[in-house]
Amino acid sequence: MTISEENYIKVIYHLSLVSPKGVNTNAIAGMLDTKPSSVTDMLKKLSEKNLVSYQKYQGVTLTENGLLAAKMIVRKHRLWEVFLVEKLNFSWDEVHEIAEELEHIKSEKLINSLDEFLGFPTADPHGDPIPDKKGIIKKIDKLLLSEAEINASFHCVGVKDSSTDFLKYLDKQKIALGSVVKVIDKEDFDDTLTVEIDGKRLIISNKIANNLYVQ
Amino acid sequence: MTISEENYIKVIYHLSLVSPKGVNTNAIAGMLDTKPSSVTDMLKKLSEKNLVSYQKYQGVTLTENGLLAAKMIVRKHRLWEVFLVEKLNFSWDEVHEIAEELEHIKSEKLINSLDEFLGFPTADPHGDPIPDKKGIIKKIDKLLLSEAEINASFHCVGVKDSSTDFLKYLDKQKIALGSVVKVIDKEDFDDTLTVEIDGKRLIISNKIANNLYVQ
DNA sequence: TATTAAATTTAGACAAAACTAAATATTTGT
DNA sequence: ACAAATATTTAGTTTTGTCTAAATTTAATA
Repeated sequence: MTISEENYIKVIYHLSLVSPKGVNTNAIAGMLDTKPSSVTDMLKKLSEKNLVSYQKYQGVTLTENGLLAAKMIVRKHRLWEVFLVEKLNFSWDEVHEIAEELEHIKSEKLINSLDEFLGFPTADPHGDPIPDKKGIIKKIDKLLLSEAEINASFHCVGVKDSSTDFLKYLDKQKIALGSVVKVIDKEDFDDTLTVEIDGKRLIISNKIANNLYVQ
Repeated sequence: MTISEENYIKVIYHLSLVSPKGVNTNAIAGMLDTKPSSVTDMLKKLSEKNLVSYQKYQGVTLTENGLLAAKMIVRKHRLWEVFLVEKLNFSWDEVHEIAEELEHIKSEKLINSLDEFLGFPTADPHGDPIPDKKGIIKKIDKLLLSEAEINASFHCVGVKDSSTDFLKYLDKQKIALGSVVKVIDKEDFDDTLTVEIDGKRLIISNKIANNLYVQ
């Protein structure tokens, strides 16, 4: 697979999680910052290679082959992110771009050795699960902070939005994976939450609460 | 720079060490497993970008920019090799191919962090020097075992040929970087050497001695 | 030095992956 | 159900890096 093909497969995988019935051409184009017509071309090629099943105008889904390939790319991406944060002291908002390149390095032995070197981590620095060498994903039992009940206590296990802006906000508020969060109060009018994070009172918007996973 | 451009620059760099007056089109084609006409095309492009100075039929040399770029690629290649051997327990004959891919990962912060993580190594697993972040190469004062005098004692510091076959031979004979070598005798007829390596007697051909650096 | 051999470049073509513009399907709203 | 809006595909180009075949330049040799 070329790097370009891998990127398509990966994007189709991520979009499939939201629309399992079939992924739109336009959605793919949006994610890859390319034009729909280019996507159509590539879908034909991926279909030839039995990585996706594609019928024109009907959207696209991954085949078994494509799904496994996608999971391996995600595995690589997330393991490299762990490496960058744990071993090279990168912060969690710096790792995505570099991992976008590293995820295309081919050697299977490399990625399995890296996995072992890192102690077989199950989640990346944003809390997203890491597929194992067979592609099996242990899914974490989590909920959005916005769905949490008042007075319940949790700890942060991941973010839904991993944009730099959001991650930097969390850093500023000293919210990290593992932080203990207790929901003190919820404002009915706009769903603003009053929370206690690692013992400190904080008021956070619904948008924030909607992008933070707790357990 | 594209990956292809980087590969050309790297190859021109390595060939320059042997022919500093100018590198042949055919030699480049040979190293990159491509055709001379393709090389000519690329040389024009690299010349446009001020990475090489090129006059047709006269061979090519790296400009200052090109030289620095080449050293940075070599730096990345060799640091990744150290990582693979030291941290992921690869053997020295397995690392080259993977490093060929890793050397194209772009982030400067990444490579400098990796350098630090590895303890600022000065040589890769084959004994080749690693340029520092400014491109400065501390050259090792070494000689070929074939040039060593009888009865002198050395230790192995590198290999000239780092092909899989040669490295596997060295493994089989338990010769590694750091091994202590004493030249016992040299056969005048064919320059075969009798040596003592880490205390063990061994007879080695001139071809072997010609590819092993000692100090 | 004249001729042959080798190295190099030019010219023209191709595949991959993208693009634009136009055509065609599908979906939506009335 | 039909027109309008949206989504998707087709057709035809472009760029990058490659190729082959032919032409040209440099080097070698007799």
